[in-house]
Amino acid sequence: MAKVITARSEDYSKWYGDIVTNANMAEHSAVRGCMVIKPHGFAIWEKMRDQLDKMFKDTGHVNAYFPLFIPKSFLSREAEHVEGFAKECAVVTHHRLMSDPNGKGLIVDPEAKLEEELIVRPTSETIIWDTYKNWINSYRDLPLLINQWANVVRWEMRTRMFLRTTEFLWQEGHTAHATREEAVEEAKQMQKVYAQFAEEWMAMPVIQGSKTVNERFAGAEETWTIEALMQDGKALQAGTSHFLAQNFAKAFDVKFLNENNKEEYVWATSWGVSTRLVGGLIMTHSDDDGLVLPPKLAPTQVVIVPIPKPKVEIDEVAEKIMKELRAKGVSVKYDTDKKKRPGFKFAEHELHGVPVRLGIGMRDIENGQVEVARRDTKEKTSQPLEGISSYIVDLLDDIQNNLFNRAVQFRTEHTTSVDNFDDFKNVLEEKSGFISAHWDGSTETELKIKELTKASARCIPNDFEEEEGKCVLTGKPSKGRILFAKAY
RNA sequence: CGGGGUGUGGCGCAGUCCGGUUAGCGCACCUGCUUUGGGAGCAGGGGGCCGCAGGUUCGAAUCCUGCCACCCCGACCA
Repeated sequence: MAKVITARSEDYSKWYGDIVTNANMAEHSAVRGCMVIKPHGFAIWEKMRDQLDKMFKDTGHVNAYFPLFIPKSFLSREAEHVEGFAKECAVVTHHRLMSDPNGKGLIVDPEAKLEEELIVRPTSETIIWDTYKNWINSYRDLPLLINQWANVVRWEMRTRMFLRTTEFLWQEGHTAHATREEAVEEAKQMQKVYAQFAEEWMAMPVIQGSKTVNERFAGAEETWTIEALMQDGKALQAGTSHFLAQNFAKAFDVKFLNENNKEEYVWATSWGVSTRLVGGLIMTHSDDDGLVLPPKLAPTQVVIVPIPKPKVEIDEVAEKIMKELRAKGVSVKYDTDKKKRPGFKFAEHELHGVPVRLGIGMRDIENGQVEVARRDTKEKTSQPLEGISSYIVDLLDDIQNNLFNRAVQFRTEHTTSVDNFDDFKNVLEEKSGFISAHWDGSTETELKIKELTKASARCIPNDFEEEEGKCVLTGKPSKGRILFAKAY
């Protein structure tokens, strides 16, 4: 069999689709815009979810679950929020089907029309704040730190597996606080949690920053974001954390009595990451041979391939290695399939992104060695059997670090400061990536830049430095550089 | 919703223009033998309402009409 993956240089978009399908991550379903997440893809999402869940709990949050359906009227309570989501909602209008009196099949029973339509949640602020109203009476009830793992539906025009699907899996944190300062701190904290997860677990470097007014979440006073750079030079918004001020508290009348027995509106945050992260993971590390996974998120970290096939002597060595590795917390599989030849298995495990592959044949056993192949660099070496498990533990660490450093280097090479609009356009055209440029701060200019170049304002970096300059488009005074890029 | 395209075994396609045996091919799948240190070879085998519904015709994957679905490019978005 030849290559099954389209080369990135040939067609990046096709490459991405090939990775997703051929690495058994997901496939298109019978439902428009919705994917089936297959076991391998789901296993990666599970690893992400477990780690994030732990990090949320370590920062004091608890999980709960709110309904899939939201009464239509709830959505209109917060003006900007409805504006942002109304155009992409799935709506439930009836609750019953009947057989078609004129023929075969089923029709919607017109008698079963709902008095109030239900929206399939595109996000849960409204239903949650309507609930919080009953949960919060006193400052003693605050802060309320709740997270939900859920599916949501946004009826997008165009979809791409993991990056933008009609239904997607995510978590949404919704917290309530007594003061503005505390809520702002919470939102910033969660941005840091996301950044830490992205960098330490996904080995995906991110820029932490805040969104421009135009790019802000519908209903937020401030949106913090983590922005990653994909291999094709496009940015991916990988996670957002919003300071919602008292907007939802006012819309849903959520007040509390403070220590002085005075009524106040509650301050809110919400924050989320989704299965989109899986797409980001793919586009950060993978190559033309298939998926490349950071060891910390790889469902199987080490695979052992018997050469040419299982045999008592090889089995014994493999069992011993597996036992040692498992004792060290490494997930390992022994590929005992007798029908596939070694070469096929090598290619297959590379396609699936297994970080380390061990090859063991009689030749190796005689020499007291195993063949160690790392997925990130595709290097192969022979290592002594003695002490192999410690070697692998170190190697997994090394791979994790190497992937991160490689991605950082790519991002550094693809981040360009420009001082005029021609350079701005040229850089976008020729090498793409992040562009650091002065901007006059107006939404009008931001939109104009987007219209002219398709690059959007990604964020105002948290480490924004004051620097006198001129807006790259209008020449008006600017107080510092922000990041632009074409984005997913 | 605008522009373009495609619907043929699980997947990828040929055949359609110009109607005519039993609808082919590659991959995958099943069986057997030989292989096995980078995607094995040979032999045999299973699997199709040709997107759906009408129509034209002695005869339709092929021509006509209508519908549906999906993909790509735009506007929207995590």
